[in-house]
Amino acid sequence: MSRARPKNSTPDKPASPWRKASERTREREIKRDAVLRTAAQLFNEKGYHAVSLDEVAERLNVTKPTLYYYVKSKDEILAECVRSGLELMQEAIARADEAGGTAVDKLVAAMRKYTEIVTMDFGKCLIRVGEDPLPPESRRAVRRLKAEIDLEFRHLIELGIAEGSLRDVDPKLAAFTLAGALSWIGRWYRADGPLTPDQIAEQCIGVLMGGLALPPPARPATSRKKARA
Amino acid sequence: MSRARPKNSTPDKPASPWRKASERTREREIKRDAVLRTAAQLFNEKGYHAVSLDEVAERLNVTKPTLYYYVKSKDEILAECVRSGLELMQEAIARADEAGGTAVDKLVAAMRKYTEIVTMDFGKCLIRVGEDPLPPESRRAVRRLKAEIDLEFRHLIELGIAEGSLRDVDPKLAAFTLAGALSWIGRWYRADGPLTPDQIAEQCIGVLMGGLALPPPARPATSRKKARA
DNA sequence: TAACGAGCTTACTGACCAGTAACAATAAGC
DNA sequence: GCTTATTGTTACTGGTCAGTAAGCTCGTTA
Repeated sequence: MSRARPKNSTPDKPASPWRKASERTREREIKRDAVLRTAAQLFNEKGYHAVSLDEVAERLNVTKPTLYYYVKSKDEILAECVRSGLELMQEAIARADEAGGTAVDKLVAAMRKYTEIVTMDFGKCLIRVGEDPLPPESRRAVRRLKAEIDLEFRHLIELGIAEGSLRDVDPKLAAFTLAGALSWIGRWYRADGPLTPDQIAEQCIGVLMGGLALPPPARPATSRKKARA
Repeated sequence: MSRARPKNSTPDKPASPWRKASERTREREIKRDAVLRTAAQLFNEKGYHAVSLDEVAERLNVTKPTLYYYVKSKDEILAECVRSGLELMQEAIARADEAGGTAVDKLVAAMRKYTEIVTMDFGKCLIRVGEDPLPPESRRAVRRLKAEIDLEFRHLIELGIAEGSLRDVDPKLAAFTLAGALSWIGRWYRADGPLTPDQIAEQCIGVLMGGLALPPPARPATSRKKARA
């Protein structure tokens, strides 16, 4: 849109108007991002419908119409927040996948990333607010992306079972259980709490991978640093 | 209030006015319950703030002011729904506790009940809507009751560890993980889905108790060393 | 200097909605 | 039959809030 490159700019000037223009659009992006992030924080605190755009604007020290200079509607704000959360999630899981190692390695890495993201603004928004208030079209898109993430987990679990490093559980329900336990963190986690996301992830992953029960004839479960198969 | 017992009713009449009165208050309770349950269903579908009392009324084939004959306010409706959910939960857990058996038995029984309840109207409402939209006073009460339930789980886990039937995990985080995985069911469960709550519970409990990972490469002859210090 | 546009403001509109007032219909009780 | 309580109705109020209109204030460009 504002991509017009002034062809008649004087070439000897070091600080060309083009540079300025790029700086301006950069500024704009930063501000737009601040709008989205602030909104996400408020949505997480009080829920989407309970937050008025006046509140969002107030927290940014501007007035409501200013927000409309950066976004199209309240719906769009939520859709963008959720999309950002999903994007973070997908990229993180893809990276965990690329990192290599056994299926279990990948699964654990993905779980760690998942935990980290659900404690962040957009990730939390994805979990807490959900897709319910979105207009049908965005909602469908979000659901599709969520399903993809679920499938990724499911796939890793299937792989682990095939590898012989995971128990023979139902991959679908196992993926739900896993995603549930980790998503739930986003509901109670507070940045000012006693535990860091890393510490929480470690404990939760320990429970999910090792289980609560002691294997029948008491053998040390060696839940800590255990050698991979 | 309407407790006035007519002392002068004719004793020979089988259907006394007293009976009538009790039937009426019974009818009233049924209707009030229908208001709460219908509201809970709608809250679960669309979220508290997105539901208007006109919608609730419409689904009950009455008009909005009629609802006010049975409840005081929209806030009260939510508070009662959540309270009902919590009550179900507390009673279920108490019963699982009384049933006896080992700590693991009790824990598994409580988890089964928990799963069942989060798939029901009020339980789902407790999970999905949460306490956020409640006025401060009710919110505090709800939080307290939730904390009690959490403590009950934590206590059972501690007991299991002491008994030697559970691994030596952090009871607090383990209880959160457990409650998270099970609560999450209330977010995706649909009554028209392929799985019954029982089946879901079975799978989830299997994962949570047994873990995903296979206990270190199952060797036939294994030393019976005691667990780590 | 004039013209322009980016970024923001104040002041408003229109819709929705929780909650109320006032009244109608039916049945219960004297 | 007359009164009263129960259960509902239609019609309205007041407040909140998403979104818009119109204009103000600069820095940039000509």
